[in-house]
This record gives sequence, C-alpha cells and structure tokens, in this order.
Amino acid sequence: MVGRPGPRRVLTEEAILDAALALLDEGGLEAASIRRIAAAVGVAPNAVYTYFPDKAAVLGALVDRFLGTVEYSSARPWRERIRGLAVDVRTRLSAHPAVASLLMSSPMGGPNTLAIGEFLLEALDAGGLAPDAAARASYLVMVYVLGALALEAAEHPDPGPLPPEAERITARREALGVEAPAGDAAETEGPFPRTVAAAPVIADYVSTAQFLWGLDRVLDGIAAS
Amino acid sequence: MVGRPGPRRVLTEEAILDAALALLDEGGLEAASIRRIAAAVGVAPNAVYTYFPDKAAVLGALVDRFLGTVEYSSARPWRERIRGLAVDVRTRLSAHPAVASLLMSSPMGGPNTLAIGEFLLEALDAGGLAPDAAARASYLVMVYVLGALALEAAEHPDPGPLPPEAERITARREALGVEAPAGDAAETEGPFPRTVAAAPVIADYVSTAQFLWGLDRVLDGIAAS
DNA sequence: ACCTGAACACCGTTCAAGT
DNA sequence: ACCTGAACACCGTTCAAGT
Repeated sequence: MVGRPGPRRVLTEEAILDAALALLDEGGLEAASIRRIAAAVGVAPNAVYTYFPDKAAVLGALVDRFLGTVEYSSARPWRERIRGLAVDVRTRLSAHPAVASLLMSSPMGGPNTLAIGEFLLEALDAGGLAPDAAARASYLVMVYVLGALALEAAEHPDPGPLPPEAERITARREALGVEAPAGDAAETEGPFPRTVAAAPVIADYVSTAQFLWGLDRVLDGIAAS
Repeated sequence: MVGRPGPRRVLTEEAILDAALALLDEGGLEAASIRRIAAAVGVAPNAVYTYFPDKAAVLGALVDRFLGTVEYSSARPWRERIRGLAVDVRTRLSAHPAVASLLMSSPMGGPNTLAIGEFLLEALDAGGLAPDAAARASYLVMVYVLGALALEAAEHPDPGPLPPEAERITARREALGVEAPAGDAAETEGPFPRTVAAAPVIADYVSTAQFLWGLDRVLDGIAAS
C-alpha cells in the first residue's frame, strides 16, 4: 500500500491463515474468499498465490493448523484418551464453527491430521486391539467424530458464532413443532408417527450428551470386536 | 429459444434436477451452477428462480430426490434392515459420487430423509430398543453412514465417475508409499511409526469391507446399550 | 405466472510487468 | 522472489420489462 511492488516479504503463511480464520468466524464459509483474505492482509488478490497454490491449499492448511491446536494426553485409560480427544476437538470447534464443514472436504493429509491418527492407533493398541483392528477402529472413530461435527455444523449454515447449545436445542425443538415433551398421549398418526413421537430426543441431537452417547456406542462396538 | 418470453411452462422441477444431476455426474460439484443448469435446460439463468428460491434449495431437493430412490424392506431382522439400507445408499451413491458431498451440507429436512429416519426408528424398535434409545441410535447410524460416504467422496474431489474400488485402494496404497504389505519387518521408525505400519489397512479405508466393518461395530454398540 | 435481457456485485486464477 | 494492475472466464441473484 505504502511502497511500490517488489520483494517486500510483507506476508506470511500464518498471517494468511489468521485472516482466513477471522473471515470464516465472522462471515462463514462464503466469506473466506481469496480476494477478501488478500484485502484483510492488505495485499492484491493474486499475492496469495505466492504462498499457496490455490484456494483449496489455503483451506487445507487452515484445517491442519486447527487440528494442531488440539491437545491429547496418553496418561489415561484408552477410552478416556479417545473421549478426551473427541471432546477437545468439539470444544475448540465451537469457537470456529465454519471450520467444521471444512474438516470433511479437505483430504485429511496434513501432518497434524496424521499425528491424531497416530494417537488413536496408540490408544487402541493400549486398549488391547490387534494392529489391523486398531487401524480399522481408528478410521471408524474419525468417521464418527468428523461426521457428527460436520452434521452439527450443517445445521447452522448462517455465519457468525455458534449459538449456545441450549438455544440450538430450542431451535430444533421449534423446527420440529414440539412445544411440550409430548410424553402424555403419543400422537401416533400422520406420515411419520415414530419421528413425531421421538421429536423431543431429536431436538437433542446437537447436544454434547448425544455426541458422547454416540461415541460411547462406537467405543463399545470396538471394544467388543 | 424459438418463441418469445411469456408463460410457456417449458420447465419442471424434475427437469431442473435432472440437469443438475447430470452436470454433477460429469463435472463434479462446481459444474452444478445455476447458470449451467439453466443452459442445460435451454432457459435464461434467472428462470430457475421461478421454481426454486435459491441454489441451496435446488441442491437440497436433489439430495432429497436421490434419497427417495433408496429401497429398504422391513421383512428381515433389524440389523439386516439397517445394513441393507446402508449398502443400498452406498451402492446408488457410487453412480453419483458428487451427491455424497451434498448429503452433509443440506439440512436433512426433506420428506424422503424423514422417511429414512422413520424406517430406522422402526428397525431399532424391532430390535428391542426403547423409544429414546432408538431415537439416539437412529441419529448415530445416520452420522456414521453419511460421514463414511462423505469422507469417501472427499477422497475424490475430481469430477467424473468414481473409479472402481480396487483402483481407489491402489491409489491410496501408492499415496501412502506402500508397495508390499510390509508384513515382514515392521519399520517402527520415523515420525508416525504406527501409521506407517498400518498403511496396508489404511489403504483399505475406502472399501466396502471397511464400510461394513464400521457399521457392524456401530450396530454392536447399539445392541449392547 | 413465466420467461427475458441486462445489470450488480462478486468469484478464482492467470499473465505480463515492475522492483 | 515477491508484489502489482489488468484481464479472463466465470459466479448467484435481482430487477424491470414483455407476453
């Protein structure tokens, strides 16, 4: 802006990812355009291509950097290790909801993604699984965690921060047309009677409780294999 | 094209969705633009907005129509019903890989999506689950199936038809740098020793076998709850 | 009601040029 | 090597107008 073109080194991969994340947080997926990222760091749009080959690379690097912030420890029993990892990912994601949608689309090939896979293999080995079963199980855990988080994120395509959990459950409840828990006389009519009867639980799908319930079923299934 | 503007009724929701699906199949997600869909059905871009409020509605309707083609029967034991549904979705999706990515992003609110949810609740009720557990379990099954399919689809962001399974596994194997099954002397060095050792199994993640293994673990966990 | 042309406000990416 | 301005080939969506 001040000076003329030339080798100025005003940019960093980090600075680009910071700007992309800020735009993602404020305006959702569609706000994270190359042009807006460039504007945010005060540079011409095409300058970004000096640091990343294309937009997918920027978003992929963003996802991998995010996964690098996740903390996990090997000190506890194997189930607790995996639960701890899953909860930590989910907690950190709640501050950056738009990143959750990117988790499924990026190719999962970054170094921090590999580190998480390695951690899962360790935990499952500690759980007594044979190497092949541990490998299959680690992928299952990833499918569950990423799937659950992406589905939660899909529920709130609107930009901005994720509303509090209680609010999101209330929104689901209203969307399903349930005011009272409807526990008295089950209205088993209409096209989808079971779905209507289950509405109170369905409203709870986006809750931490449902997330952990599902994870525990997955871990039960793995432990029994 | 031939006549002048006016109430011609040359379009149908069905025709628009047909064109969108064809573009999706040929050119992947980015090919399914409103402008290209309109061109494919021989109409001005904005004519599409007479039938759908926006692009998201077009893609949402496409997903729901796709889920309407899925077949499921209530004749078998509950586990077989759910396995049959999952396999049928996966099989039909292999002809339309780009639709898999849309499964996670659309809000899952269409009538055919509800019908599948209802079917799952029936099967789980037949499996002896209490209503609340059945509701939670039905969501878990959906998370697993949709997550697994979306993750498979993310592996092939290139447009065009999905390569045969054997080819995709070979591609994964090469990407991981595994030529031989490496079962002889485990190279437990480098940054991610377990990941390297598990590479042969990891190459198999995109297989039907892995898909069903994961589903069976999920169903085991549900049955034990 | 259903379609049109034209426009608005954007995109990702490429290219030749400057330092 | 790193950045620029300018351009290319697109987007989704809106609006006033025609029939």
